[in-house]
Amino acid sequence: MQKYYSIISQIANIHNNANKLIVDELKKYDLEGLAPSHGDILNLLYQNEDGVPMNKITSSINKDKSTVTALVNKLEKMELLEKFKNKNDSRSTMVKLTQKGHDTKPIVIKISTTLLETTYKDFSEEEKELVFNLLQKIKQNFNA
Amino acid sequence: MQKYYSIISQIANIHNNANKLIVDELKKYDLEGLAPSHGDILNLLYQNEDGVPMNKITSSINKDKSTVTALVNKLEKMELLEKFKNKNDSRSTMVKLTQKGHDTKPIVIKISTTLLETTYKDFSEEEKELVFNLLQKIKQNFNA
DNA sequence: TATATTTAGTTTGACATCAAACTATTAGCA
DNA sequence: TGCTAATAGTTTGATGTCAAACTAAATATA
Repeated sequence: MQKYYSIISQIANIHNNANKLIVDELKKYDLEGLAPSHGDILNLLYQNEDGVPMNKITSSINKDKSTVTALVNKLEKMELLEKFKNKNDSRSTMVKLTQKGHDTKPIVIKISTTLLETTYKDFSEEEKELVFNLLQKIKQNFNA
Repeated sequence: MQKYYSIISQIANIHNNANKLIVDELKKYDLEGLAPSHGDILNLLYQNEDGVPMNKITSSINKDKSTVTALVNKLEKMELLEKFKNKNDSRSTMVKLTQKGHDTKPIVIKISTTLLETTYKDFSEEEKELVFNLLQKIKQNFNA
């Protein structure tokens, strides 16, 4: 029996707890019902004021395109974003924030900060770099 | 902007890829339709030949009890395990493997090995210990 | 240019998952 | 002993997620 065999269980646990933290914080700041993936989409849109095509969202948040359809539809129903047609390619649906969507920016940024602070509590810069680089190596091991 | 801010995204990515690997391998070895959580339940049952109560499964695999009901029912329908009543406490439902369930043991163990080998590819023992301990620290940061 | 292929999104169906409400049984306490 | 609280599971409803099938439009190829 190897000594460090439960690493995937550790990773699953951290992932789950991070997601719980995000959902709880979103609820606390009046964004009840949103999931981490919705936050990922909002984050992407903050950085692209002119709008982003659906397929860009799909590749950015690493979810199936049908999942993105559902996520975006929910954000649209909550009036945080709106869809519009791409003039140059009528296959393409674009997405951009509404004013209400923009207003979530400080909240989502704050949650990201809280998440990072929780993760790296009592970590030195050296330790942050170490764990980051070792995780990067693991990540690449799965894509080889 | 901090330097190692995308660590949660790394962790999510590794978790997702690990789960994909597990599901793909299960399918390859004729256990199509099973999810990682089903594997967790099987692993627990290999170590408890006389049976395990539902609530033990719930605490072991870290899922909601209603989720465990569904997972166990699926394994029961696939005839990999069977339920029986606890004589001493008629609230309690016990679960144990069938012969067919036992027969999955070498497969599931093999998949666990493959998963670990993939994760730790090109890792020294020191690196394994390092990343394991740093993840343990992160895990505890979320439970404080 | 006409047909085939690729690309963009949506729809549909299935499933793991959770939370809340519910039933049944046991344990605790006054 | 008898009521209250805790525990064990199930059911129900909602949701994120994926894969497969589908439509529509653009691109590539012959």
